[in-house]
Amino acid sequence: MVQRRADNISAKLEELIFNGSFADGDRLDEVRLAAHFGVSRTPLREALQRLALTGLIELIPRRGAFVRQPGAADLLEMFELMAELEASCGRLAAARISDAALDDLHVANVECQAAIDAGDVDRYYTENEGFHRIIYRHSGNRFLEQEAARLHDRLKPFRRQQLRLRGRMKQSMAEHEAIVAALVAGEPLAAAEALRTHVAQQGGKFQDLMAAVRNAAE
Amino acid sequence: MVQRRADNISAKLEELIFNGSFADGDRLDEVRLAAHFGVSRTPLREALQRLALTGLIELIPRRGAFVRQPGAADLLEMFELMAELEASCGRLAAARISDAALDDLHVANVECQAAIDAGDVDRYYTENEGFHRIIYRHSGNRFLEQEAARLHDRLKPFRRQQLRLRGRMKQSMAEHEAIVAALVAGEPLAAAEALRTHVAQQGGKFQDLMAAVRNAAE
DNA sequence: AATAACATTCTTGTATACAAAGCCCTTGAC
DNA sequence: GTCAAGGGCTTTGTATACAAGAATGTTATT
Repeated sequence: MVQRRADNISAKLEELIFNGSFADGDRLDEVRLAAHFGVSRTPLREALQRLALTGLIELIPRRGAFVRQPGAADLLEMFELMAELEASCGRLAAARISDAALDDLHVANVECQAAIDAGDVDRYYTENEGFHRIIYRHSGNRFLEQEAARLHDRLKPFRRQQLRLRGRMKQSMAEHEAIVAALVAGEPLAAAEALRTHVAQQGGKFQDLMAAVRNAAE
Repeated sequence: MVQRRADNISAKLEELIFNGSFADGDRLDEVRLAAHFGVSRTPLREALQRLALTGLIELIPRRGAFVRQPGAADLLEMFELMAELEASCGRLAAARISDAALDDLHVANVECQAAIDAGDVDRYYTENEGFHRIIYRHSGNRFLEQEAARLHDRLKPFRRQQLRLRGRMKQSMAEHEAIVAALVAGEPLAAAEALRTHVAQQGGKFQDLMAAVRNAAE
């Protein structure tokens, strides 16, 4: 059942780029990478095409593929867009979310609190991600959900670093409570604002963000 | 200087799909298309990879590429997302737009009015697109600008049909005035709301939208 | 006559071969 | 000594060849 190697390759390459295995501007050698993955250049090139479209790499004709790590300005803009998308999710979800999903949010928050008590950053990160994905899902708009999830993934390494900052987990937790409260009340504006500020927190502090960039690059 | 045929091909294929040259579910035969464009399967496949990522076609392993024309529910969701993105653009632009750009918006509106007076739908469409792109640009967020422009392009054929509806151009025009007023006043909430309702108008009327779908498919 | 199994054919996925454009190093001229 | 031009070397872009899975049609059996 060996099929669609390009899928695996693009996923693995994406992971490598996210991990900071490549620095900004690094050229991706097709033959070297093909050898590394044990395939020919054909599926590898197809994978590169896809990564280029998501902006992870830049494909310069006759020159090659160059990785594009986001700089400070890029990250600020990406977090700002993330805040807008999540605000939209909240706005729409306020009118559309089901009681069952609200319960799920509550459960996710309890898990988050447990992770904080245990001082487990990774676990908090996972639960936090689940919390947000529930809201994306219940925006009732699959395109919005998809865009939000994609950007969320893209910002993953930087967000993770942010959580390690002193007191951030606890503050994040309090914001979660406010978000759920707005959704339970069914107030679109309040939900949008709560989510916007929650996400904006992560991209807002320039100094912290820069530290996260450096750490993510290792 | 013949290079990157995949670029041209994906652009042309995209145009063909937008034009409604293919029905939903049609399979894109690689060899036939390759022959049609006068290239081999290799660059054509790279083009297909890219179209698959934007959702225009679905790539089923070992089965082929199938065009995915948006259905009624898809269009409603896409217009809703468009409304959210434009609202975000307006919200951010309210604080960031320059006086020069506000002048440009005013000029665009004058042109729109001229197009209405002349009864020229195509011209109105072009000027209207310019109007919106100015706002995308002055959101001050290139990622948001890019997303908005991309979705705008995707919805182009459906939006165009909408303009032919009775009185829509005039109403659209009035909404433009309200948008500019909010931006001039520098009121983020008002600008966001004005843009949201303006765009939502286009996707809001289910019956009209369905007619647009049929017409766009020709 | 209907159905299932098999074979043929068609199509996709991958590898390899070839062509052309860019890069780098050498060499020559000033 | 420096700079420019030219050639080879590398690498990308494309075509073609090959392998394997899916679709289809045929035949045999019940």
